[in-house]
Amino acid sequence: MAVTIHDIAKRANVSPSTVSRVLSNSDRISEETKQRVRKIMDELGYYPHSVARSLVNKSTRTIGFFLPRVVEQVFNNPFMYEIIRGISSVASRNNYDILITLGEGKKEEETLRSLVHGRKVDGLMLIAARVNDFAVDFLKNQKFPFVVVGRPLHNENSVNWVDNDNVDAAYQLTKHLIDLGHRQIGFVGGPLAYVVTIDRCEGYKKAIREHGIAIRDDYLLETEFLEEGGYKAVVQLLNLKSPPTAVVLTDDLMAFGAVRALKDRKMKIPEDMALVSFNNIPTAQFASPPLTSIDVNSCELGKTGMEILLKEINHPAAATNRAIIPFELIKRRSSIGVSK
Amino acid sequence: MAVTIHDIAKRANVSPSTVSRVLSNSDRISEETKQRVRKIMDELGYYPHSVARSLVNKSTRTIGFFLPRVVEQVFNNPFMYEIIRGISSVASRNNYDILITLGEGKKEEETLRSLVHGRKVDGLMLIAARVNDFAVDFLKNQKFPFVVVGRPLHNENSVNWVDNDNVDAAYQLTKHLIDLGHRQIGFVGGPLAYVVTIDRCEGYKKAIREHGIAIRDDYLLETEFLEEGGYKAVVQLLNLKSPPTAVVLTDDLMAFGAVRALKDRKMKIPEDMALVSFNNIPTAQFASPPLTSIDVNSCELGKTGMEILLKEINHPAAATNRAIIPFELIKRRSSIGVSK
DNA sequence: GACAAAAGAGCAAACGATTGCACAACAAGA
DNA sequence: TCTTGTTGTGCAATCGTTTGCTCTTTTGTC
Repeated sequence: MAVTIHDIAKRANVSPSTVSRVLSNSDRISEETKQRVRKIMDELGYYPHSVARSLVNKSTRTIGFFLPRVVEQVFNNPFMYEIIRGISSVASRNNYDILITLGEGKKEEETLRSLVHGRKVDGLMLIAARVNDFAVDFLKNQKFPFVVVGRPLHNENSVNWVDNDNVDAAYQLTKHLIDLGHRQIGFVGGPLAYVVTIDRCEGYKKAIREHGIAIRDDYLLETEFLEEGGYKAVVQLLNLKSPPTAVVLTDDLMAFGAVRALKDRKMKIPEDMALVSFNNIPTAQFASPPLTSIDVNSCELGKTGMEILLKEINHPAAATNRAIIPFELIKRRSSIGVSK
Repeated sequence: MAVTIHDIAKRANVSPSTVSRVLSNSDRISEETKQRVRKIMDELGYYPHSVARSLVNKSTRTIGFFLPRVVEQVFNNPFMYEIIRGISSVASRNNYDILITLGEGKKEEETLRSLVHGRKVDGLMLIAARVNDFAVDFLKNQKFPFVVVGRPLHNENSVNWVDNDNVDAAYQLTKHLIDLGHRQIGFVGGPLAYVVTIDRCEGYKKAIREHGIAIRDDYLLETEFLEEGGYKAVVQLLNLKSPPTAVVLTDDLMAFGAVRALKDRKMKIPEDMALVSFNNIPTAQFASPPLTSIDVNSCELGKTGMEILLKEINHPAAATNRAIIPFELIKRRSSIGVSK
C-alpha cells in the first residue's frame, strides 16, 4: 500500500490538512513545520496520488489527442508523429500528460463522449478538419476546450485552430512550376472530405488562373493520401491525350507513387514530368530524385496547437485563438532537375 | 455541472448505491428498476466520472507508453508510430487508454516516479532495452507492471518483454548476402548502448563465421540510427584499402544515407555495393533502388507487448511472459539487383 | 398461519486528496 | 486584566463512485 498524506500526518504529529498545505507550500504553515513534514515525506517516499488530486481539483492535467479512424487512415505516419512530438514538448513543459486515442473500433461519438463526459482529459486536440466534422460540432456543442490542427470549414471564427495557409502554400508550389515554364500542370489531391484538400486545390487554381492558364478538369484528380493513390493518379494523367508536364501532389507519399509510375515507364523526372508535393517527410529528400516539397512544419503545428489549447483551458473567457504556421518551399530535383 | 449518480438516484427514487449497481448490471437489482434507472440516465445524459471511479477501483484503465529522450532520439518515427498503433488497437479493444510520455526535459527518474507513484497508469510500456537500463531496474524494483519492447540484457528471465529474434534476423540478412556471393561484408550498427545493436551484430558475426569468413574489425562500425550516420559509415568503409562489397545496416534510414553516399560517388547498387537493412519503413520500397530489409512487424510488437502487459496487470501472479515476433526478410533490388 | 429464505434496496464507510472555517495560543495595546 | 489581532493548525465537508453489511418486504414451505 502506498503511503498517503495521513501516514505523513501521523508521523509528523500534524493533521492531514497541514501536510496538504506543506505540499502546496502555503504560507500559513511555519517554516519549521514544513521542514519537519518534508523530511518525513522523503523518508517514507511519499508521492501525491494524482487521481485523488484530480477528483477534488476537477482537473486531470491531461490533454487528449484524438485521431478518428477515418482520419488516421488518411494521413501518413511521419507527419502525425511529428505533431505528437510538438504537443508533447509543450505539454511536458506545462506538466500536462497526453492521452492518445486512435479511433480504433468503436464509433467516434462514443469515444468522444467517454473522453469528454468521463473527464479523463481537460481538453482535446483534433487532427485535420473534415468538411462536415462531427467531432468539431460535438465539442463545440459541449463547450469542451479543444483545438483543431487544420482549418475548420464552417466554424473558422468560433473554434480554436492552427494550420498553415494551405491556399498560399499550394499557390507558391504551383507558381514555382509556372516559373519553371510549365503550362500544363496537374493537381492530385487527397479526399475532398478534408478541408486541407479543398484549400490546396484552391491555391493551385488561383495560381493557374492568375497566369492566364485555363483550368482543365481532366487535370484535377482526387485520390488517397497513399503511395498507391499517387501511382494511379499519374497513370491516369499519362493516359490523357496531352498529359501535364508537371504535377502538384498533396502528399509526399503520393509523390513516391508518382515517381514509381514514371520510372515504370522509363520517363525522366523532371524532364518528362516535374513533381512537387507537400509535407516534406524525412525520406522526401532521399527519394530519387529528391522531392520538391512544402515543409508544413508539423512539429510547430503541434506546439502552437497545444499552446492555444492550454490557453483555452486556463482562461476560458479569452477570445477564440487561431494561428497560421509558416510553411517553407523546399526546392529539390524533382522539379528543378540536376542543374540545382 | 455534470450529472452525477446522485442526480439519477434522486430522480429515480432510489439510492446512489442502486444506481451504481445498475451501472455494473448487478443481479441484485430487479429488471424493472434497472429499466427505470437506465431510462433516466439516458434522459439526463449521465456518464460515469472516470476519475472518481479510478479512485475507488484503484485502477485508471490507462497504460503508459514511455519513451525517454535518449531513446527517442535514436529510433526513427515511422517505426515508433507503428508500435503505437499496435498498442492502441489492443488497448482500445480492452477499454484501456494510452498515456504517452516522450521524455522531454525532466530527468528520466522523476518522470517515472510521477507515473508510477502518482498512479496515473496501471502499467507501463518501455521502448527499446538499453544495456544498463535505468527504467527497467527501477520498475522491477517497484514491482510495477511493465513490459519492454526489446530484449532486456540482464533480466531476460525476470522481466516481461517482446522482441524479434534479432540475432537470427541479422544472421539471415547476412547469409542472404553470402548466398549472393559476397565475402567482404560490412556491418553498420546503431549505438552499442542498445541491446538490439548487440544482438544484430552477434547474428552478423555468426553468419560470417559459419561461412568460414574472417571477421574484420574495420568492417564493424557503430553510428547513429540516422541517415547521416549511414552516410558517414559508408564513406568510411569506402576509404578502406579493400572496401566491403556489401553492407548490413541496422536501420533503413541509415541505408538511405548509404544510398546517398554511393550515388555521390556514382557507384552502382548493388553492383558496386549491396545494401541490406532493418525495419522496412514505408518508404523503403520506394527508395531507389528499393531496399532489401527485415520487416520487424512493429505493429505486432506493439500488440503483443500490450497483451502481455494486460495479462500482467490482471493476473500479477502468473509467470513472466515474453514473446518473439517473427520477422520477414524482404528481398529487393538493393541486394539482388534488377534480375530480381 | 408461522417461519425461514430469498430478493431488493439503502446506509455509510471507504478511496486520497483540498480547503473554508473555526479555534487555540500568544503578543500587544487599552 | 480584557480585548483585539496575528499566527499556526485542525475539523470536517467535499469531489463521485463502489461495496460490505443491514434492513425490509415478499415468497414459499410445512
